[in-house]
Amino acid sequence: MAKQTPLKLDSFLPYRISVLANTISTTLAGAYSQRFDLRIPEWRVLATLGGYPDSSAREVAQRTAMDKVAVSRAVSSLMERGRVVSSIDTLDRRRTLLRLSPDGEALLARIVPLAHAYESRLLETLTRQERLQLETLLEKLMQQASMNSSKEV
Amino acid sequence: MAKQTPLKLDSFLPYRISVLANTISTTLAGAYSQRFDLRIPEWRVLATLGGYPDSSAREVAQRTAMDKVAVSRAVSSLMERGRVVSSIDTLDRRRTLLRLSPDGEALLARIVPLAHAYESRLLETLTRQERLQLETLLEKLMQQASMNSSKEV
DNA sequence: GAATTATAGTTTCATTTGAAACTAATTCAA
DNA sequence: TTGAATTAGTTTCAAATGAAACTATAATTC
Repeated sequence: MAKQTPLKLDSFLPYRISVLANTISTTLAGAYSQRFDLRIPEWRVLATLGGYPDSSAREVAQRTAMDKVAVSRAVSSLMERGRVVSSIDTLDRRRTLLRLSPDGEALLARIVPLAHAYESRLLETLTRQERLQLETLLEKLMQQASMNSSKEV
Repeated sequence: MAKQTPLKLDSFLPYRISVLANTISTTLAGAYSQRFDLRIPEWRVLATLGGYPDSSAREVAQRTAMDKVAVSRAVSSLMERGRVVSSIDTLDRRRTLLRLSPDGEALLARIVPLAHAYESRLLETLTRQERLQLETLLEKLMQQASMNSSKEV
């Protein structure tokens, strides 16, 4: 039997995307957690509540693709630090409505420009056209990935 | 002060790449670990040793962007299952040279086609041109990401 | 309207991961 | 040389993560 294509890891798409994502996440995590005492899950919750105040934990989970345990922990931590406040939904007393405190708002306001700046840095070597292509590609890949995530591989 | 752009997480590049990578990794991890009793770090080591027999752990770590602890653990696990064998480098007795056992080779031979098939599935909605674009974009992004990983963000 | 089922969210426990300390061998430098 | 610094790799300990069990409330169904 002839030897098959030996799978070069460097050119294997799942591997490449994973390394890229990891590099980016680690960079951001380092920056946020050092300076703002904020880990990635907390940052995601913070950003989400900035855009969608009075979301429930479940809604936050859906919007961020985090699981509910991760959200629960991130919310606890944010509340301990006074960055998020909660209230019980009177219409459904299982639900907890979450929103940023003034401190949380202030923190978000400090981070957002840094996040945008980092994103711009990542994109700065891309032409206008390449950015549009990236958009398309990410969308298509994401769609394929989530299609296949349910099936056997 | 006017309210700044509120950072939509869904369009924030680091977030999108992270979700994509996560979805892909989870899918693969599910498939490999179920069927072959092989987790992602082990899979990476396996694939690397397939291409580069008699690498040291450190070389594997470099090629896979894993840290040496992760490599050490993956190697132990692979050796326990008889998929990797090691020998001491006589020229530098700190180094351990790693290679696949026949079982390891056989396992790799079974997985490689599946890995390629999954990759093809991911790419199948892309045109030939888009695949080339993806190549370019991943390369540029990776370069920017690793540039910035050393600096403050 | 009582019993069952479903949902929101938390807690617990086991596994994974990462950082730092450690062991062993090698290289460098006085 | 021989002692200090470096490098390969492992172990240990603490933190992060995920799955499953659990609590509390709401919705459904008989």
